[in-house]
Amino acid sequence: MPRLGMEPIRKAALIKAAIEEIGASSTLDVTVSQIARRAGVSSALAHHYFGSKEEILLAAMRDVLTQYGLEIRAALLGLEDPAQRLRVILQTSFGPQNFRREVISAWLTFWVMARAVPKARRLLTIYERRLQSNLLFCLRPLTGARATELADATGALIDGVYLRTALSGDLPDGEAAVALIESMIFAR
Amino acid sequence: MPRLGMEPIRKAALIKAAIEEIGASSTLDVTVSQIARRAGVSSALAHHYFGSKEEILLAAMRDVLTQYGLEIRAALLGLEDPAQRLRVILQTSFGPQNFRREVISAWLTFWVMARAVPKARRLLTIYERRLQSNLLFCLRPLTGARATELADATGALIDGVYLRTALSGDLPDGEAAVALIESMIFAR
DNA sequence: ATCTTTATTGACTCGTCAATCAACAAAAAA
DNA sequence: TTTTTTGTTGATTGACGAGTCAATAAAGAT
Repeated sequence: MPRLGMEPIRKAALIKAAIEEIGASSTLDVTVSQIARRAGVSSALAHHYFGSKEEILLAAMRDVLTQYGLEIRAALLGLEDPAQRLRVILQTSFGPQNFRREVISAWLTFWVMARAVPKARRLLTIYERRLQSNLLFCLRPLTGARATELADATGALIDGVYLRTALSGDLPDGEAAVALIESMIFAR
Repeated sequence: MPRLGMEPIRKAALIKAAIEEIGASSTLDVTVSQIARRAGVSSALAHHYFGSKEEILLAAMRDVLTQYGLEIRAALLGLEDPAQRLRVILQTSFGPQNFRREVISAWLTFWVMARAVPKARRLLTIYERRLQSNLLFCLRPLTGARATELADATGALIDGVYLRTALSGDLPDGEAAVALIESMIFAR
């Protein structure tokens, strides 16, 4: 049955399957076989295209990050007002595309992975820097000197909300998350 | 060499070793043998006293949580002023006893574990509830109606700071963490 | 029509690790 | 002194899982 040009199709399917499998499994130790089965191929094929389990997970990570980056760039396009931009950043971060059970679980996996795998750490660092820079850009006009600290704290708060959602059984509520964070930034 | 009354000594040593090993290992998958070796005993003995790896980790978790609970209870004793109590909660959470590399790594392990192991989840839930209740008690007089939301957010922020510290290579700075969180709570 | 490239998998290797067991040592109880 | 209880380990079992490989098949190239 081998049609040609399968590689990108299989890779995409495997990445999707990896994220789904991470979301479905309660443990973080998903196996290549599970991922492959979900993608409808053999585990040997997964190794054939990605070389290793680590690379599959990294590819999944890149996919999540890229998706998020594209979405936020598009949403931010043309917006000038800092408060509006901030809201957009939060709404994207907790929007239906990113604040889904599978993706949230994937984040937990990535965090753990980043401790041991330099490539993963690097990806995460890039993402964190970009977020920090985006936040700073919004917060500087709004909060002046405290902006740096606030941007740091906001980043940590976002991670914290993701983490808690990953642990709690109930389904993610993006709107509540955004409200929570905004209420903390704009205290009183 | 068998002196009697070894059980509590061995258990304590194994718990200590487990936490240290989690802190020392970059991956979260520490093995029973590693823990046992660090405690100076065979892996068979670890199984003998704890029954399973899971129980070792749970015992370590209980230890961390108990330690934290005792410390915070002692620090809070007699303090009435809400702002002061809040500061004490934060200073304990990020104090030298709890905000150490090993303990922070242990938290990451516990979070991951709590997704799969009901006993771990239950422990974590108890801890979260207690923290939430403590925070609420301080924040109600300070912030009125927004207290509930703020307590939630503060909990998430604490977790987020722990998480980020677990990922970043550099050594934990408790004072900075407290300052960050207080500055966010008492925004102006 | 043959050769090469791409797609695909079942079977296998190899390592790791949790858990068990049989055995040994010494203290305490009988 | 024998027996039981407590402490302890080396060796083993059994499972699982990442990664490899040889083999098969079809598409395209020569």
